[in-house]
Amino acid sequence: MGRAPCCDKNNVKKGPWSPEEDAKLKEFIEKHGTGGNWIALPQKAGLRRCGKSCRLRWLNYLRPNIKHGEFTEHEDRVICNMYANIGSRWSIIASQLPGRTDNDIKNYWNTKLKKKLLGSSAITAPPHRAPRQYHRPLNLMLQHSSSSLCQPTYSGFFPDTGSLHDPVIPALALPPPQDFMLSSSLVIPNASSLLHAHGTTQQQLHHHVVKEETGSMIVFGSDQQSCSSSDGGAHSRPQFSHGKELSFDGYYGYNNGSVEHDHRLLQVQEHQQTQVPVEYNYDEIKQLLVSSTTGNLHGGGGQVHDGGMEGFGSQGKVTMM
DNA sequence: AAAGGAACCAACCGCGAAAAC
DNA sequence: GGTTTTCGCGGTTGGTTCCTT
Repeated sequence: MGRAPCCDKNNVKKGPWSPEEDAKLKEFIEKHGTGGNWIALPQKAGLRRCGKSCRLRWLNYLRPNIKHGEFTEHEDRVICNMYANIGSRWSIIASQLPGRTDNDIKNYWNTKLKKKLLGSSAITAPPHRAPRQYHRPLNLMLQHSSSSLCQPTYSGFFPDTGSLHDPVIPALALPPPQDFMLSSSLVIPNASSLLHAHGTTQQQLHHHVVKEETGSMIVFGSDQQSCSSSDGGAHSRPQFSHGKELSFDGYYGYNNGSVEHDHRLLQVQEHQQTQVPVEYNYDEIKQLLVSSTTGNLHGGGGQVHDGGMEGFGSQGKVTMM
């Protein structure tokens, strides 16, 4: 049984939008908002268009502060770096470039940037196309710069046993602790992600990255009383030592209710507090992309490439102050 | 000047996830 | 708890413009 169509396909207009339609849609949304229902919107606005089409038109062209025209060198770099990090997650990449839309960036990548980067050598796939829930590469560094020892606790704690049933937490219920200011040069794709790290003073430190607001925001749930757990268990509270950074390069993923994590890749290091952004130079990105055409892909759906992005010398960073 | 191909980009489509019922 | 509806995403298509011969 197929899925019901979102609109009467015989009764909706397709193809390019006319200025009149644009004006109608813009005026309606500016006056009434979307009402949280794109499907009903075209009828209310007096448009013979599919709701999806209206949504796309609004998001890509009509909403305020859309930037058109040439991409800057800086934008090129951001796109390239993020593509190298997360693959073709255009909406996430777009969230890092104010005014740009995912469609815009996708088109730009496919028609120009890819060629600019690779010259004549075409590529066929991103370096590690990140399926929505499997084995996204994480290269994170956690930095703690509080002057005192603090004991952050986290909502959502998963035991090592892999008995996780649902690692996805839809929204963050608790604000980040005052001690912690989180900034990030790394995007954790999708609304929630699971993060594992080892503490410097505790052997096992587990975090939940539970909320992504703008694509770059990573927020840890925290309360000062207990560690709540998706499996209902209580867990010890991790500690950070002043001035130390925890970093790891690793892969995680979840599949059919069980956590998959390649512990071979998990490395805990102590670092000086220097910012190390996720950044590749063009040559490195190019090398990465070219290698993706020669059978050196990080496979989606379970394959973990030993070493991950190793060799590119970069790490993401979550700063906690 | 015309034809054909390449490049560009707006829009569509189908799918998965989340929300609503 | 199961089903339906809606949203949002990424891949793809098709029309238009630009470039080359």
